[in-house]
Amino acid sequence: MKENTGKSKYVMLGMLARMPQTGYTIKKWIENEYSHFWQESFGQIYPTLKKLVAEGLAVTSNHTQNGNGRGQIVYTITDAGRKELSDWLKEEPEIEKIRYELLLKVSFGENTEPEVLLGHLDNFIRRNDKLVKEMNGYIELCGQFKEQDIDCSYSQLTALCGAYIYSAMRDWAVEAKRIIKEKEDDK
Amino acid sequence: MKENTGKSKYVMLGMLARMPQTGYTIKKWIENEYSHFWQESFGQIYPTLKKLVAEGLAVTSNHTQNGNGRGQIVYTITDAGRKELSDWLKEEPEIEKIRYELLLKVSFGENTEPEVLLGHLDNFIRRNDKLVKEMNGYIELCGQFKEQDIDCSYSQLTALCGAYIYSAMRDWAVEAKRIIKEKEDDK
DNA sequence: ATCATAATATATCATAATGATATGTACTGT
DNA sequence: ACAGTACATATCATTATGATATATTATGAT
Repeated sequence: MKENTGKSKYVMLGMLARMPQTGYTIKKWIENEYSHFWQESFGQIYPTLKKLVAEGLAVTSNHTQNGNGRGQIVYTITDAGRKELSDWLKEEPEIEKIRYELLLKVSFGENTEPEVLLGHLDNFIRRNDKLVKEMNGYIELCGQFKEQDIDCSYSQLTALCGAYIYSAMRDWAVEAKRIIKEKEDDK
Repeated sequence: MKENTGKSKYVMLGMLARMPQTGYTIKKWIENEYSHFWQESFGQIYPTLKKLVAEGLAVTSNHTQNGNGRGQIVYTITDAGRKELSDWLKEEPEIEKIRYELLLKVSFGENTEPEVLLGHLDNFIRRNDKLVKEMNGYIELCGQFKEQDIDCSYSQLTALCGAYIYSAMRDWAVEAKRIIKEKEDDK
């Protein structure tokens, strides 16, 4: 089997479905609001955007030199693009594959001192704690918008998922520290 | 900056630190016990193993044709390899980057019917439920080994992390379903 | 006023990682 | 006898990342 552009194509379509924008703003948007479950690099974004145009899924309205930077290319989704996006949304999502370097290091723990792992876990707890707070802040913000009849329910749902994951990771790390310390005391 | 072979190198070293083995058994091991936080493909494993030998971090003891398949190459870690692994374990783990296709689809939810999302969430709940059970089974197994003085504490810790994550994901999905339905009823 | 640097914006490339496919032997069940 | 699976290595096209190059404008510091 072939015919698989990867998911980047659909991410671009999803972004353009919200509003016409440039590759740069798509990148910023993903960095700011998607980073806990998705990321895209410029090396994917720009070629994918060009492919979208070649396939008739988006069109460009070239706003050369409107003040910002060195001239921007604004992409707008077409009806065919919306159809393509909608079709993809119906497909069963692939099973996610994750790479947690911390877990890898924990699993190789016998090859280092427990203090090394405890240090990594401390940093991990701090980071996840901060992320939980960020997510909760974002969820609250969405709630406020909702009162003003601005709907961001789906963004709120993904933020809620972030809050769940980061909490779980923090709780696990706290428990992991306890178990490692207990094991040390036994010796 | 350059000089970054990626993490595969250290995964191979960590695997070989346990026992001398072939690329194939490394792959199987990662699939069976690491899949919830790491994965490697043959396209990475075999070339990386060769690099390890070139760098003096592993040696091969060529057991050509000992009965299994078409002849195997057994890799054994060297002292230099153990040093390299130990040094890497001390380094601060990189921030993980994750791609949850389901979350992406939820965040683009406005472009499809709520039923589509609810269906995806149902499958997601089922899958995560199964995984939680798998993890708990594995944790229990480790506990039994411990009574026989076989230490698999670190594997147990990573399985515990899996249990935490998968539970969190399941709980989130249940809550997400509730929120989406509630929103539908409001209309 | 000048100067550094941050932000906006596009583009490309080497490296890394995946997924698929090819090749081949040996064991297991029907 | 034959199909299917497990063992085992290898390669390649596609996909993704991270770094770097280029260029303009806005902003803050001296």
